[in-house]
Amino acid sequence: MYRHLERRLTESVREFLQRAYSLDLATIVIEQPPKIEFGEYALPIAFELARKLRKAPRKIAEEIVAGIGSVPGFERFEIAGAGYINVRVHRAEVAAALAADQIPSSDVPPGKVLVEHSSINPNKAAHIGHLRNAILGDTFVRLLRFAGREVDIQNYIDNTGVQVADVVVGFLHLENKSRAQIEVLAAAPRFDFCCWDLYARASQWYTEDKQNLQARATTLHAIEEGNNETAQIADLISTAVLRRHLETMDRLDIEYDFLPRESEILHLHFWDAAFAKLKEAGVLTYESEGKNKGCWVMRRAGTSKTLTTEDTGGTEEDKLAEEDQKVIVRSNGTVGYVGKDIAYHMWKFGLLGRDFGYRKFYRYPNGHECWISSTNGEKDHPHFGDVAEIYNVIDARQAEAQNTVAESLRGLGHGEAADRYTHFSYEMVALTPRCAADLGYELTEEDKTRPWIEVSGRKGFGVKADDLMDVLVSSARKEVDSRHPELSETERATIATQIAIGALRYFMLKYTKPSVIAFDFKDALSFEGETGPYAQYAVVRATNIFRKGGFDADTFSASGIDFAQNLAGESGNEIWELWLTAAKTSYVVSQCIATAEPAYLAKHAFQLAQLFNTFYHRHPILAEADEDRKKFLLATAAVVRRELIRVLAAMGITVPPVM
RNA sequence: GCGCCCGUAGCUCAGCUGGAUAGAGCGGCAGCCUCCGGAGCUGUAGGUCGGGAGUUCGAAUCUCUCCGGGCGCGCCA
Repeated sequence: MYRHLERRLTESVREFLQRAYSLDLATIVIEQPPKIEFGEYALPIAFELARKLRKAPRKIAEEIVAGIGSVPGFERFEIAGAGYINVRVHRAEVAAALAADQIPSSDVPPGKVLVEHSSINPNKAAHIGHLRNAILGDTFVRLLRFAGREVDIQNYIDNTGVQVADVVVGFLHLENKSRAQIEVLAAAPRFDFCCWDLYARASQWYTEDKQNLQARATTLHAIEEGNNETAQIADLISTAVLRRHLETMDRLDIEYDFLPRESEILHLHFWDAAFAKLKEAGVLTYESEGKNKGCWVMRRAGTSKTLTTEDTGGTEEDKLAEEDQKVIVRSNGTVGYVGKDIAYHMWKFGLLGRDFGYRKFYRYPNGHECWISSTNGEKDHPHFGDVAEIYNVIDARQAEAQNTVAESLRGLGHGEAADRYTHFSYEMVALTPRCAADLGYELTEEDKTRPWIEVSGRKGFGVKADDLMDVLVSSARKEVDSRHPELSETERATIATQIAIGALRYFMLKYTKPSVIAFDFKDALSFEGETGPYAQYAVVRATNIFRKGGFDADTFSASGIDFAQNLAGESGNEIWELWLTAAKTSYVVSQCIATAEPAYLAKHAFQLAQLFNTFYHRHPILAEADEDRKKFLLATAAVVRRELIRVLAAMGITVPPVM
């Protein structure tokens, strides 16, 4: 609603500037006045035009206010200060539309969106860093769907890499396990936890004797080759760990549609198809001398073109400086990780000319089917890939590799695809030195002064996702037990889980992506202040009002309410602010999508909850003697409750019936 | 050395398409249950927006520079 009105305002202003001054501004800045009583929108445009028109800002503001005429939905335009134009909406109209849940239509861009997230190496348990990735990705998916987009969710599985090889080495060389024994272990609950420790041990073992690295090389080679005992054991392990990851993420209501695996990228020869096109387009060049002799290389993303055909008149050949080269194909003919990623992304955009085989892999309790790549798949399967836009939720450390992939698409002549390629970059989750020490990590004096300590899977050092959720659930459970002893065991367990997940998801979303999260149990376990449970509790309070008053919150009718009167004056301002904030949801969602930043949604949820709590405290609704006033207050609670539930749902947070 | 990110209250972070008095949570201090009210509410203290220069009517926000911290830069993935 808010977004809809803003757009209309923008158009009106633009149209007026065109008509009055023959000006066409690229962007018209619209902000919100510092106080609600000044209006809903503020235009600082007169300041911007002052120079251009050689007039005083206030004079321009006067001209705009006098000339813009009436705009539907808006009450009036006022001049404030040195030249601001404050704009007031028709509160009653907006409130009535909001109460009736009228959703203005908005145009949805065509085409499917592909969001890739999680992409955890299937060799050990998921940790808090993976949680941030998955929660960001899943929330972004929900945001896109909220905005009406069709979305495919993919989780890339590197099942043939060194990390899997390391665990295979652990089982075969350190534990001397047979395949049958590993099968038994893999079927046990939380097999991924046992891999977590084994991976750390294997990593340690390599450092004890360089000879041990030979085992890794042999194992990795066998895995890539396929069709042998080692490869089968690797597949057994990685598949079992993958299932565990899906279970872990399902605890958070995070699901996937398709799991493309590196083994199929290899065995279905995606690279060969990509290589041919890359050579043909001249994206890759062969180095016949120097450091990278015998390799196929491409320009490293972000390096400047020192010599281009344009600069030199179109005749001279590009020559890449060695430090600007990124090796894609090694001199032994094998392709590196970036090369495989290029092929995979060509497939995503439907530019490769090859497809995966597909088979069903995992059925969620709600019936949703998750597919996996396969060399020989099932006949009937959904269509994946060939999408209009992609978002890759990958941490900031891989920015350069991501840019290289995008640049390769550009080099292939698919600039449009490259433009619709978004590296959804976020910073890592580390531990506060205090937290690291509590986990048994020995801190050096230097460590103690650091803002954070990085987790290390290789050292087995970090906080596992399932462990964190267990701690959160039991902590929430303690609270629920003491507050609601009358509820059944099952009910209390469900509520505790909802609160725990709400707290976790909110915690991971409240930080903006470029901020490193220095994790500490104290912060993550907080259920007070700016947290998920705070927002959940606001909804529960609203629900309580309706329950105890004998009304149905979902079907509460606002007909007959005199919004104009109730929203007028000083007391009207305070409640109007709540309505206005509730009206902003779709506006915030579109901001989140445009900036690829879900944190704004978390802020919005908190702000709405906070305003509601203040309202709740100030207005004893059920005790209100004036029936019309009471109905208005109830309508306020109903609208805020509805919007808050929606916002939380977009963050993957559900609300318990009681708290 | 090159590239990217960060530096805002005691702590953790918002605010950055330039705009009206720089905000929130936590922590501190002082208060609030006539109940739809305590996973809550109110008040209060707390800031050279890392330093400097520039652009501008106007800079936390843009540019440059310096300082401090982090992360990348491999024929690893």
